[in-house]
Formats: sequence, structure tokens, C-alpha cells
Amino acid sequence: MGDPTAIVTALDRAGYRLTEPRRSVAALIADQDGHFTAAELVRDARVRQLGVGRATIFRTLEVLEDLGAVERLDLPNGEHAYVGCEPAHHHHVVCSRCGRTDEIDDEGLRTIVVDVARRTGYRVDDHRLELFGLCPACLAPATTAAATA
Amino acid sequence: MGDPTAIVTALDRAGYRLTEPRRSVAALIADQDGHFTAAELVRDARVRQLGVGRATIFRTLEVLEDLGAVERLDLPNGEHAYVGCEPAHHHHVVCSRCGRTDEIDDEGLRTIVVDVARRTGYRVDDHRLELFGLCPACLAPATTAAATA
DNA sequence: GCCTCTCTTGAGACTCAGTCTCACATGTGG
DNA sequence: CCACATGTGAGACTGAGTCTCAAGAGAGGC
Repeated sequence: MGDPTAIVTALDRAGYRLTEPRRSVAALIADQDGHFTAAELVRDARVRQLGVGRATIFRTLEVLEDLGAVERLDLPNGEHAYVGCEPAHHHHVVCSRCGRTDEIDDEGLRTIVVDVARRTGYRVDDHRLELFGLCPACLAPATTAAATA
Repeated sequence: MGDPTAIVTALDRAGYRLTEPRRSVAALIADQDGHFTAAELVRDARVRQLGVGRATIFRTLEVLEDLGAVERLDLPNGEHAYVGCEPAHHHHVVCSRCGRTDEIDDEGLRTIVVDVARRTGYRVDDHRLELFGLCPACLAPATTAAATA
């Protein structure tokens, strides 16, 4: 389904070798919709008989996270998940039902960061913002059901 | 050092039994400054020979998180940590050097949540915001050093 | 086309957080 | 002070993530 080119290009440009296992992982990621866990990639790799080892998947995810081609989320239940994304600083809204994620920009947050720094005296270097809820698609049947009930 | 009363009271009020192990965990938490991990509590409990089991510490943390007497943080390195705090919705700034945390309020974020909901069509139910940086105390020597260098 | 050198890989051992089970202990209300 | 539900500790178990190390395979040079 998805197109792994962006990920492969990112690896290449950063000077990493374009190996078969890395292409496989890129393809697996491109095929995910919404967020995914390392464990899911491992399972998918086994199902498709790609012959990619567990360690390699973890290593590749780590590299891709460094490159910003993938971002790590901490779900409310404590699981670590990933989303493939454009390499620029931003945040995500995550659908708790179907796992779909959308990117949101940084805009309003900058004000908050500056404000907090001023009030607390901290120098704020990094931040994490994640929103959780229901995406429009998952929301539609819910509101319909509520309306007819 | 710290005062475990608030935690103990919270347990009592919620109808949990005030057992010796729970009091011990409350005391351990009250003595932490900044954030702490479950593993740290387990270690401290052993050092002080409190005879509190690992499972009990995890169970108590879970209960306290439900009660809002403790909040869970996801540090940038993926570790799960906790902070003792007042039971109201809010967020934290975390010092990456000494682990100190301060609470920050929700104010500006509400605007962002509403705005994102409007633009993406999600119904946003929950969110997480964590800021990381250096607290004033850790900042002071750094700036001094920079100035004299 | 092939050689070499270095980066990468897979298998599996290992570590560590967190959960579960179950027999035993202990608060609490009567 | 009794009875019984609630809570506890020990330790087995699970599953994520890391590490090691010998073997494999890109990429550039010839």
C-alpha cells in the first residue's frame, strides 16, 4: 500500500547502507496505517516471511527515529508506539479506537513553553504533546448511535 | 523528610485499607524529591528493610495513580517515572539533570485542544504534555561556567 | 566483474519492568 | 475479639528491548 521511498531515501541521505532488511522494514512501516508497535512489525515481518530479525527491526526503528522519519509515541496505557512522519518537529492526535494519527503543528505551544519558562525559571529544551480521542471516522457511528438511541 | 499524610488520607478516603505496607510506600514517595521510578522505590524499600514486596509497590502505585495522588511521566528515554502531586489535572516541567519537577497549569493548552479538534475533526478526550529542560538550580552553574569560560 | 573493507545482520542469550497466582496475613466493622 | 473480605509476599512468568558475536552483504575501487 504505502510508499517506502521516503524512508529509504532518508536512510541513504544520512549515509546508511541500503540493505535488504532495511528496505523490508521501510516497506512494513509504509504499510501501517496509524501507529504501530515494534512488536507489530516483528509479527508482520514473520507473517510475510521476510527473514528480518527482531534485533534488526529495533535497530532500524532507532535509526529512523534519529532521522526523524518515525516518531515515538507513549500511549496512555504505557505502550511505546511509532508513527511514520515527516521529519519536522510537530505532534500527534491519536485515535484511541482505530489507531489513526494525524499531525498537528507546534504553533500555540510555543507560547505555553515561553510562558512556563518565564514563570518557573526553567530553561525548557524539549517537550512532548500528545492528544488522544476519537477520529472523525470512529466518531460518526458513535454520534449516530447516540442520536438514534 | 516529606509528609506522607496526604497520600494516606487519599487512600483512606477512597475506602482502601490503611495497611502497614501502604504506609511504608506513602512514606517512601513523600521522601522522594523530583520524579522517581517504581524500581527506585523497590530499592529504597529494600535499603530501609521495610519488608515491602515488589508486587505491593507496583499495586500501590497503580492505586495512587487512579486516585490522582501520583502521576505517571514518560521520560524522553522511554522510562516510566512517577511524581507525587495534588489530585487535579495539570502537567509537569521536568529537570533533565536533577529530576526535579514542577507543576504547570492547563490554561493555554485548552485553546490548543479546542483548535486541534476544530481543524482535524477529532473529539479530543485526553492529552499529555510534558516539558523537559533545566531547572533554575541546575541552570545557575551552567550559565556561570559559560560566563567565565 | 570481482575484491576488500566495513557496516550490518540474525540467532539467541540476557536483563529488567511489570503482571499474575496463590497460600498466608491482617485491617476493620460488628 | 471474631470473621471475613481485602491486602500481601514470594516467586514464577511474560514480553520489551539490548547485547554479543560470528557470518553475511553493500559500496566503492580496480
